[in-house]
Amino acid sequence: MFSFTIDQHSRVPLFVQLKEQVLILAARGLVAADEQMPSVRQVAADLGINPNTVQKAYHELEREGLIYSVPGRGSFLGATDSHRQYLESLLRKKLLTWLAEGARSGLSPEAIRKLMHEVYTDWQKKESSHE
Amino acid sequence: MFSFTIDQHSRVPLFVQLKEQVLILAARGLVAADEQMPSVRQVAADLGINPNTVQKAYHELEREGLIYSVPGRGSFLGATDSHRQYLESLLRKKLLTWLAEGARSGLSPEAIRKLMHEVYTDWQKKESSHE
Amino acid sequence: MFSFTIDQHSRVPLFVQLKEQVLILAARGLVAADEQMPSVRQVAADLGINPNTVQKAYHELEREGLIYSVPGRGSFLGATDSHRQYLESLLRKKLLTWLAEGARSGLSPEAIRKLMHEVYTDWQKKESSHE
Amino acid sequence: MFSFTIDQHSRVPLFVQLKEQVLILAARGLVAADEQMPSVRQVAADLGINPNTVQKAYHELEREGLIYSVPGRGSFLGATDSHRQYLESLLRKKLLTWLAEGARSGLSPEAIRKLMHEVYTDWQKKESSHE
DNA sequence: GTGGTCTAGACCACA
DNA sequence: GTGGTCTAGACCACA
Repeated sequence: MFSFTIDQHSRVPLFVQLKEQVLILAARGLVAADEQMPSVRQVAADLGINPNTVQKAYHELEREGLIYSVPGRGSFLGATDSHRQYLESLLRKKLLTWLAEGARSGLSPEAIRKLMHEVYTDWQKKESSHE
Repeated sequence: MFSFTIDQHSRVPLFVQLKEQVLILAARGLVAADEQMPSVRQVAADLGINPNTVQKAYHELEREGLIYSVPGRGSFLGATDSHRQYLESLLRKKLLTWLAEGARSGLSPEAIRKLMHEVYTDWQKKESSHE
Repeated sequence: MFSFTIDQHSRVPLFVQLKEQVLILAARGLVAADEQMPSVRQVAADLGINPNTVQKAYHELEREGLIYSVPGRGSFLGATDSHRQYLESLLRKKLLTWLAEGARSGLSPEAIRKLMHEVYTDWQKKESSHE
Repeated sequence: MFSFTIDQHSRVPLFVQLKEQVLILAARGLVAADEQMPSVRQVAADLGINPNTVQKAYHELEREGLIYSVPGRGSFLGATDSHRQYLESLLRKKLLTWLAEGARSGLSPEAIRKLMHEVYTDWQKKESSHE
């Protein structure tokens, strides 16, 4: 089942938030491949946002091969594997950007490794205590 | 000595690029605390951009306590320690955002750790070969 | 409802006047939290000033956490409590500056207290007669 | 004796800082009426600032009747009583501005009185403990 | 010379 | 429609 939530206060564009939601639901296996997605109008009405915004998200997802639409019937989720791969490639790219920024800041690879380790450990501890 | 370079084609706003340059030069210790910065007009002329854009960058840096400017006298670099701390705190925050995104994507902490390790190793190899 | 008035002849920068107006309207409870603010263009048109000037005011208010703006959607008032606190802390700070100046001028704490009392009484009398 | 100190980091214009110093030294009785003031060049050299800045301060003080200059001989301090009065009138004016701001912020006269009392008490306690 | 304010106006992404 | 970025250029106080 698709249930989207968006954060109206966030600076992240609504259409990006929507795309991310689809991606994540699929990657987590919470929705199955070929499952029908809610219509643009449906989503827009549910979230109280502009249909154009939803359409933009769907369009981009389709262009990226993550969903497909059948004229007259609606939009359907693509293979969920592709979502997982797509998300992972996004994550990789973002981490690479982060590494480059660390290096530009004058940190040595070793210092960066240490920083990563430290932040991860702190985060992981917090995460596990949440559960 | 200050020497700024910007990428006019980048999607990163010019004023953000400028801020980053100041931050990095200071964090790397390439400029000293209380050193006078080139004037708004000077930087604008050197880079062929509008003085307002430079002023915006300087203004934000000042607000963040990283430089200080005295009307009629010029702008001066703040304590370089604060720059290093500021940059590191930015890096930490960005990495935390990345970790959260990984978790939202359905990756387990362990999978995230693996991904980090993998991306880092690849990057590090490439970095060392560059030199 | 927001209705701004500015004094073009005042030495106080327009953007500072605007910031103060928002702050005061909010602190007085004349506008509610999360209420949408008039757009940058709207305010600029109403007051006959440049949109950039309005944007500068909004920008600073946002930085100070008193309003928030979402690109493409508009600007919204933050929690009105924070405005009241912010204004009061500003008033406190200014009064402290005044006290320090009085002391630097060679007045004893007692002389300062007397001066405050005197000025306040005169002012208060005038105020009440206005109504 | 005149010994000026200025804060190069302050946003208060240097010439205003200078004027304030003269005023305060005189009001406190640390310099006597008709005492000769150090020359513009002297002050500028001592403080490492531009002579124009010192001249501007002296000019304004003279215009306001607080010092007088004898062509060919130099500048001299005016009656110290006038300095005390001038300073006090400045303080009054500033406090009135503060009161007006408090009122504009929506505080009742009573609330303002309370705020004054509170800030004063805190300040006074701190002051007396300093000694 | 320096930074600070403001105008007029263009172009962008987003809703 | 909205805010965000940027340019070109004027005028100010201050040093």
